[in-house]
Amino acid sequence: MTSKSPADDSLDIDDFTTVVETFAGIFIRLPSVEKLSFTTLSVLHTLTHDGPKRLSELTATEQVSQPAVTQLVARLERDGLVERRPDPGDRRAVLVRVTAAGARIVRTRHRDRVAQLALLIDQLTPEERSAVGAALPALMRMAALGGHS
Amino acid sequence: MTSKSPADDSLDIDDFTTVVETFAGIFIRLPSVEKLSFTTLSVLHTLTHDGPKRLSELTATEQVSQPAVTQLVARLERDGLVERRPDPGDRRAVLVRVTAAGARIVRTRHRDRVAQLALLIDQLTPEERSAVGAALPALMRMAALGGHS
DNA sequence: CGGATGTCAGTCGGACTGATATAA
DNA sequence: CTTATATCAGTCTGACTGACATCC
Repeated sequence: MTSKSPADDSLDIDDFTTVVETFAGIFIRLPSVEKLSFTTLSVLHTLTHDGPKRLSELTATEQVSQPAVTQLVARLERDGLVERRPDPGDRRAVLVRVTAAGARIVRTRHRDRVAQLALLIDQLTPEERSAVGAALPALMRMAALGGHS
Repeated sequence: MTSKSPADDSLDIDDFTTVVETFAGIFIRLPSVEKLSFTTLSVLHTLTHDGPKRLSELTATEQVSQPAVTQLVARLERDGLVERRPDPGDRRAVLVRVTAAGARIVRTRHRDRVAQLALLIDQLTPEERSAVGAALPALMRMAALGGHS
């Protein structure tokens, strides 16, 4: 029925996907103290990890319309979480970058998630922990392959 | 600085968290053909995996207000994705359950995610794949520990 | 001029707070 | 009477489409 990949005997992709879905759900349910919308937080995250970007690039990566990005960035700028600068090489474009305050929010949320996952990892056996540790380099490579798409 | 867990030598929780964040981001950026809001999809997912629930339970798990859940479920019912039934044991309450159409949407989205992750997994070496496969039971147990919280 | 980038204007879905009805 | 569950009413944030100015 579901035997379509040569990796079936070593890795059940369906189960793996379910695991990631569950973890993502746990992250989403973490209450964010700052009352920032989901898309807003995603933009801050993207800018923190990928560096400064044009509005049009954000439109592509965040799956929202151009006017929505304009509004969203205006809000972030008003709150001091990002800066807007003209692109020296293209006077149509605007480069958006996170400020220290914006980066701090991303960092805080990351720390909350680390704490949440640490709670779960602490309940694993040493063997389970080392199994996850052994898989981590492969997982990081997967993330790198899919992240900058 | 960051040495606080006995698992530090076998598993870097910070890196692990970053990986999960990246995967979650990939999932979120997958375009959903149906124009359903993020919260709406989350409710369908929850009902599919946890079975029928009261509105008040959804209020707790989905981090939205009671009136918002009422509206959201009314929309889902109008679109034929959930059913509302009176709770036989408590005449104040309403039990919400997914319909076949609702379950199909959740299943389709899951399949899209499986396909997306399969693309990444196919680029791993056999050794990396088996490392992830070896960690999967532990990851599933973590998900089970955190999922029904 | 045609294509890309960003903004302005108007509209609307979907969330919130506060108040209300019904049943435990 | 108090608490839990759900809904109604009104408001507001944040998204969209369409039109537009500016620069490559």
